[in-house]
Amino acid sequence: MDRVVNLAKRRGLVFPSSEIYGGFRSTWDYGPLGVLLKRNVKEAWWRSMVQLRDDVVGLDAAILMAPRVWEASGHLKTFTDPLVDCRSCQERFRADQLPDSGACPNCGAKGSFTEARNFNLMFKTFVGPVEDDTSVAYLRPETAQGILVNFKNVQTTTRKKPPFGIAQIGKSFRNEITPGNFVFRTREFEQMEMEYFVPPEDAPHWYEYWCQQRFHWYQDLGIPEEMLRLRPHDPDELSHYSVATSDVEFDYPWGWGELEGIANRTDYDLKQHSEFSGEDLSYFDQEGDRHYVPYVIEPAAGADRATLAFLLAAYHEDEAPTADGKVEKRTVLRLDHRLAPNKVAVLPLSKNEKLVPTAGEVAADLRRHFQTDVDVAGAIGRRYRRQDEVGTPYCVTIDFDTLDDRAVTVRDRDSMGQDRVSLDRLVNHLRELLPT
RNA sequence: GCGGACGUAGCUCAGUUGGUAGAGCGCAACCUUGCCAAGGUUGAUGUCGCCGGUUCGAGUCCGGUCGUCCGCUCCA
Repeated sequence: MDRVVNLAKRRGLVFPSSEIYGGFRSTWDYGPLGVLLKRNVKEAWWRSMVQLRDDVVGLDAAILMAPRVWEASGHLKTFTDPLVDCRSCQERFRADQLPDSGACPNCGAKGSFTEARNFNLMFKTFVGPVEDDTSVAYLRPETAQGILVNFKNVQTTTRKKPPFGIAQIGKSFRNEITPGNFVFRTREFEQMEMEYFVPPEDAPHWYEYWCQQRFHWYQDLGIPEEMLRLRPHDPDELSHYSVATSDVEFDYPWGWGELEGIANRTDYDLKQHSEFSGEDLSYFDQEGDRHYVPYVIEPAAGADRATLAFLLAAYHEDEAPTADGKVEKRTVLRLDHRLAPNKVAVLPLSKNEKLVPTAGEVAADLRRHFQTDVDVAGAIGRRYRRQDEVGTPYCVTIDFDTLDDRAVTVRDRDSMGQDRVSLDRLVNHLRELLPT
């Protein structure tokens, strides 16, 4: 973990936010390489969930929503836990879980609790110039509600019939009491959520389907099976809206932790929104000649957590030969090619007045197709290692022969093998090596 | 929010009983080499996390604050 965090800082993947002011707790900024990596994670998700399916469409809903949404969804109530502190031992407890005797579960002292205080996990703000009770609004604690309140809009405009889904990627905010573990738990984070609307009787089937689908998505993008598990929630873990939830968990350095939750949210949300808004949110099933409120199966993933997991799984230290025949340690990110920040780096063999401009021309050509880096300074071996360290799958090396034969060396990150490829064929050659 | 540890160059760290900051790696330029961290020469970078106090003098002592990590508490 330390090495990955160190690499992230050193190579500009992730920086502490507001660093020149001493930082700001729980906030991180993605640097030049980090933003490419995270975008690739989100694009891979979108491709798998929206582009490649005819039963899912996309949405981008606002972060600020009518406050009544959060009353209807139950978040205003259940996101608020009354907590008390023990004056004797300073421990904190939920007020509704204290023993009747009034004794502190930790130190045994009696009657030493502070007044119960409410801790709301939703960020509150004010809309408009006046800060009063009527102008209170909340930053959304999940993107799901933006989808759920648009169920009717999307269904009628796309003419989709259940089973169908609405997918969204966007920021959510939770005032977590204890953030930590790098970007694993932060108060501002990005979710990749999809709400899949199904006939009630089919909900168990689709719940199982999405659990499997989502588990395999991480595998397909390079996380080894032994670092993943699917863990069903115990009944007392379930959230207020769910009858069944499973987490896709990753074996983080500090233990198993959540990547994504797949929940059967039943018809809870749509019914709540029907009741609070007065809109009928049922669906008319023409073939079955019946109205029903769809059940919702929700795979909800964290983009930051996924990015961290892919980084951790990709981090390797192996060995590479040196010029004098010895073997040295090398750091390499074995990222799936679809996730790698840069797809290709163009490297002139040396900082030569003919090689450097040629490298520039080749890079300009490649950039139209792939995210391309150029590095001209220093020994070629060192530049290969620098690219390995940030997971660039291929290096294109311009040497003195290139000037005559119009061919370049394509060097592979994982095998360190080399191919000679004509410049005319280079784009197509790389296209074959770099699937979307 | 509570308890503990920590915060010095981009990174990892050293800084002796308070006397105006160092190393390795990295980075930049040039030479050499010319396909896997090579060598040489030269060079840049720190208000020692921030604010305040004690002192003739603070990286070093004291207080506060911000941040990181660990353990609690919490995590729809």
